[in-house]
Amino acid sequence: MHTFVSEYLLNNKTKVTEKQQKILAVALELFAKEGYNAVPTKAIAEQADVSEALIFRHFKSKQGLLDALYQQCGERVQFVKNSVLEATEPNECLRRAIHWVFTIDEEEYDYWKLQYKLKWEDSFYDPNKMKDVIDKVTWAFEQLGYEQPAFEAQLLEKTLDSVMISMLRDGKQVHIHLREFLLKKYSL
Amino acid sequence: MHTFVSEYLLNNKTKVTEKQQKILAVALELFAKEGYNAVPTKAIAEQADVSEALIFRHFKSKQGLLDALYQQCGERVQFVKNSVLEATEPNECLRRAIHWVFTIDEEEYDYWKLQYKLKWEDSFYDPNKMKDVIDKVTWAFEQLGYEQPAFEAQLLEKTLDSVMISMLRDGKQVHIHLREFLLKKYSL
Amino acid sequence: MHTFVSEYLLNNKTKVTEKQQKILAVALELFAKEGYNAVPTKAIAEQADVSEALIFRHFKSKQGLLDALYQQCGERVQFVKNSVLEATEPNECLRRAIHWVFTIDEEEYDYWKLQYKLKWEDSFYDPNKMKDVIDKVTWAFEQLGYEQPAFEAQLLEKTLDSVMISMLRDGKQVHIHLREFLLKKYSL
Amino acid sequence: MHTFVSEYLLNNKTKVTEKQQKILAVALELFAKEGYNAVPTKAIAEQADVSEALIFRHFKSKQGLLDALYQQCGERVQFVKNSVLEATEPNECLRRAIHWVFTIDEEEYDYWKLQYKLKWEDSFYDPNKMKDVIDKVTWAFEQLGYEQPAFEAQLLEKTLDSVMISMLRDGKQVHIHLREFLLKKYSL
DNA sequence: TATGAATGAGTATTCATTCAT
DNA sequence: GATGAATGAATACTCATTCAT
Repeated sequence: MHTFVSEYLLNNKTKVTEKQQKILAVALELFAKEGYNAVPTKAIAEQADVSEALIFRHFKSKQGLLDALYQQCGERVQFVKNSVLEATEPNECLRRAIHWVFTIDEEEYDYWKLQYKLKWEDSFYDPNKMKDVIDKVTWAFEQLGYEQPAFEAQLLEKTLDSVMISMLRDGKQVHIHLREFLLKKYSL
Repeated sequence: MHTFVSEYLLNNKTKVTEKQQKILAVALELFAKEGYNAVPTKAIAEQADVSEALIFRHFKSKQGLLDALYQQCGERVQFVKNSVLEATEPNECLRRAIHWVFTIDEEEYDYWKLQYKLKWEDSFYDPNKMKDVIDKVTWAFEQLGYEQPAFEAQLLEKTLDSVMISMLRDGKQVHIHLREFLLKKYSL
Repeated sequence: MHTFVSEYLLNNKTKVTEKQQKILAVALELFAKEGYNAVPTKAIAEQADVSEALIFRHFKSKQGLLDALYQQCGERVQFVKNSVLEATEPNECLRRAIHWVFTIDEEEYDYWKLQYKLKWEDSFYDPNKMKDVIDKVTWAFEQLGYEQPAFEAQLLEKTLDSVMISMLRDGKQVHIHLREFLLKKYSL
Repeated sequence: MHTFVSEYLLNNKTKVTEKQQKILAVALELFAKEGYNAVPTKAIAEQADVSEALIFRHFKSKQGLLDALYQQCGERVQFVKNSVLEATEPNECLRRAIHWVFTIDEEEYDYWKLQYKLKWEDSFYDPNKMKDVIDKVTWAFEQLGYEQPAFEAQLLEKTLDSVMISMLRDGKQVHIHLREFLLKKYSL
């Protein structure tokens, strides 16, 4: 399904060949696993079964490839954020905020791993990326009568972020039970 | 102070020269900022004002330099963990767990940045690193009559981890107020 | 006008499309400015607004493109040489030899630049290229009673060659006054 | 002897190793013969029997290697120019100007070939490079009562330049006889 | 005719590392 | 302990060229 989203977005601009897709897929996997700097373009080419030159033809540079990938990451983030932002009821808002972390398909983990790794690079880090979501969650806590809704929202966001990281590192199973605990904690 | 700790440990084995210290300091700074793979040994040598060869004389390889640094990181982690582990009273235990995140000197941030970045590398990641601390905090929650002490401990650890990451990325000031909120939340 | 000459010659063999002309024009400009080796076919294609493949369709190889250009250069040289060779009167012969350097249209300079640059490549250099002209000029000097007509001819040819180079490099204006001086020197 | 000059100048700044010299020598030869762009650094390394990396260690980049060579070319030019500039007597001045072209050692030809080839690159071309010499020669013609000394000087310089080019291309022998002719022409 | 996709062989340059001194 | 010289193995990227359409 997520493939559909990316393809759709890319198709608006240029035709996307099969090999181009393959390069993106392999690069995502390798960047997520080993890190951008640790992956030679040659390795990507080999694993994608294309010539190294093709990477540069399609993405201009190795950085260009990363950027393309990062853009796709952005689509996923937006998708998740929208779910929370579109909630009309405070409890539903919190529920959605908590849920998404646990519902992400393990097939999509590479996208999120890359995203989280890239957070440490200044050029990709945006401290206000989640501001709209935090604002929305603050509103939810406010509606529900919490004393310090802004802090509650901040804390929830950080907690979920950390849970997300753990799940990406240790696998979904290990932390899935935290969902019930969290929901109960916030009486959802 | 932390410099003293490292020197002490290293002194057990070999005499630590000034240049060796300089290499470690520069490498820490660069690895923390740019990432291990993005920093050439040449850059370290230049900034430390030593010959490139000296790095290899002292640390065998670039990896050896990272290992030495990682060991120093470990000392810091142990220092922090001990503070929690040695608490004899449950409230004190939680208080210490929460406090440490906010009391780390900004001068030490590079050590922690490196640590957190390295968490994404399989060869450095140890899912059970904080097990003893989590166990202790579980005990504290248990003593205090929390219903699901293990989950509470897990959650607190993750929350604090995430706060730590935010502070490393955005600076101490931005998140310092969360401390009071957390302490109040846990009635400390 | 010169365009007409080339077109005529090429037309004998194949139909010359507009794009083919564009490729030649752009290649000439770039080769003249940057040198054959410094110009990628991609740059030619882009500036000529055609696909890279088209260059190879029309000219077989990059070298083929250069050859085509060099042939056009040859036409220009022949045109100039003929003017001298066809002179029937010694003074007229010398006058024509001197004149041509100063009458070349600046629009044609790229052809001559390429020519002169290529002189340094062994595969294009022909030491006897101007032999017939030098012989004719030798004849002219002989007729006019010069003591060492062969040397005079050689010298004049070299002098004019050098003036040509200077004009190609510094522009026509800077050296145009040398014409009168030369004509006077040879009492023409 | 010229080697001595270069070594002397370079020694003032840094120690010049044997391999560094070898690289310069081979690069000069290849650049002069094939042209800068046509010579891969790998070819230089192989022929100089050093690792490719060493070229970059010593000269930063391929361009840096060319620059170093061009500087050495400059030394030679200065040497020649000085001979003319230091003449105190007009006839001697002209004699020296004419002589130098014919006295250059064929071993040095590569330096001059490179120089002349580089004249076609905008970044190396300086239209006023010979201004001081032309001024001096103008003075000489003036002293000798020539009517248009500035033009005479310009023309002589261009003629000699062209003779130089011919000698570089066809060999010394072919044009050596022009010396006597020129000397006689100017009654020297 | 004309092009976009694709590639093998380069191409300058970098990098971690070794060695003689 | 410390360094400058030197290098083999990458490394990102380019280039001329081919091919299917």
